[in-house]
Amino acid sequence: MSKKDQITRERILNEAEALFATNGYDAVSVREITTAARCNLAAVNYHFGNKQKLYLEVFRARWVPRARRVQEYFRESLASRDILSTSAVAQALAEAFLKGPLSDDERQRQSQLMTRELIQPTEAFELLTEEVLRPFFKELADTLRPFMPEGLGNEGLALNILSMFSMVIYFNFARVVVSRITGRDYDAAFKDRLVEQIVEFSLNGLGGGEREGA
Amino acid sequence: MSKKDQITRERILNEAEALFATNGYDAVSVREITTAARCNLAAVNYHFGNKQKLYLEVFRARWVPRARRVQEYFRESLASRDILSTSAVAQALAEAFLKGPLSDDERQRQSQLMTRELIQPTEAFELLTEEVLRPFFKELADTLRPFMPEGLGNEGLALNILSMFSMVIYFNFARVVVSRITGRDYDAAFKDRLVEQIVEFSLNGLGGGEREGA
DNA sequence: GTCTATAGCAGGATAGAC
DNA sequence: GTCTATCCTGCTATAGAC
Repeated sequence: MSKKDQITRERILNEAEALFATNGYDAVSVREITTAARCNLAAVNYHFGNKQKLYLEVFRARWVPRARRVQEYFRESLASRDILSTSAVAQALAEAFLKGPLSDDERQRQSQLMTRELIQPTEAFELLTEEVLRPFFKELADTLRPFMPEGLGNEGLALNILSMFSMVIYFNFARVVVSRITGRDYDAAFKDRLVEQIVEFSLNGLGGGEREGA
Repeated sequence: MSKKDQITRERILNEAEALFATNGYDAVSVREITTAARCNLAAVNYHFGNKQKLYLEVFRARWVPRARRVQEYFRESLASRDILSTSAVAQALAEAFLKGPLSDDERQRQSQLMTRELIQPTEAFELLTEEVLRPFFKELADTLRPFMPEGLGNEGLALNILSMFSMVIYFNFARVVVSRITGRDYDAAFKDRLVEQIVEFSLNGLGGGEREGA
C-alpha cells in the first residue's frame, strides 16, 4: 500500500464518516462520498470492495479508536484522583463523554453513528458492542462494585450503570431537544452544567422530594 | 372521501409507519409500502401527494395521537393516586412509557421514529417538539415544582426532568444494548424491574456511595 | 379511486484505458 | 492506483385508461 493510496483511502473514510453520521447509510451515495473526497467514483470499490464494507470500515477505523480514546481519557482522569468514590466515577464519566478528548464534531458524529446502530443494528453493531461497549461496562462495573450497597446484585449494578449512561448518551445525542427545552446552546459553560447535573443526579436523584411513594 | 378510500389510506399509513420506523425514510421505497399495503404504486401520490408528505402524515396521524395516549395514561395514573410525590411522578412516568397503553410493537415504532428525528431532524421534528414534547415538559415541570428544593431554578428543574426522561427513553430505544448487557429479554417481569430501577434511581441515584467527591 | 405503463433520473458496481 | 465510460437496476412521480 503506497503513501498516496493511504491518503485517498483516509480521505474517503473521513468524508464517509461525516456523511453516514449526518444523513444515514441509505441517504448517502457513493458518488457523494467520492466527490467530497475529491477522488473517483471507482475508488470506493477499489479500496473497500463495496459501499457496505466501507461503512463497516468507518466503524473499525474511526469509531472504535475514538471510543477507545474516550475510555482512555476516563481511565486517566480517574487515576489522577486521590480518592475513588461514586461521585468521582460519575464525574469522570460525564466529563469524558461530554467534554473529553474529542472535538465537538467528532462527538456529534460518534453519537449519531452509534444511535443509528442502536435503532437499526447492522454488522457494525457487533463490533460496537463486543469490542467497545461490553468491555467498558465490565470495567465500570468492577470500578463501581466496591461502592455499591451490600445487597445489590450484578443486575442491579448493571442497571445503575445503564442509568448513568443513559444520561450521558441522551445529553449528547438529543442536543436539539435539550437546547429547545432549556433554551441553552451547547457551549463550554452549558457542558459544565450538564456534567454537574449528571453527577448530582447520579448521586442523589431528584433530591428534595419525599422518599415514600403513595 | 369514501369509506374504501379511507381504508386504503389507513393501510398505507400503517405500513408506512412500520417500514419508516424499522428501516428509515431513505431505505424505504414507495413500492415497498404500496406492496405491503396491497394497493397500487400510484396510491401514495394520490392520497398524500408524495413520499415526503406521507412521512409527515405518519407523524401527524399516528405518532402524535399515540404520544397523546401515553400522556393521558400518565395523567390518569397520577390522578388515581392518593398522595402526589416525586416517586409517584417517577413511577407514573416510567410505567406510562415502558408499559402504558401501547402495544410492544407500537412502543418500539414510536421510539424508533422519534430517535430518527432526534439524530436528523426533518419537518416532523417541529411537530414532535412543539405539539408533544414541549407541552408535556411544561406539564411535568408544573407537577414536580412543588416537590423540588427551594433553591432549584427553572433550568435545574428542566435538567432533572430531562435526566429522568433520558432513562425512560434509553430503556426503550436501546433495548438491544440493555438486553446484551443485562442478559434479559424485554418481558413483563423485566419491564417491572426497569420501572423500579427508574424510580429508585430518580429518587436516590446510585445510592450507597460516598456523598463527597475527591 | 384505482390501475397499468412509462418517463426520467440516480443509484451501485465494473470493465478496461492509462 | 486512478480514471472514464457504461451497464443495469431501482427509484419517484405522473399520464391516462378504466
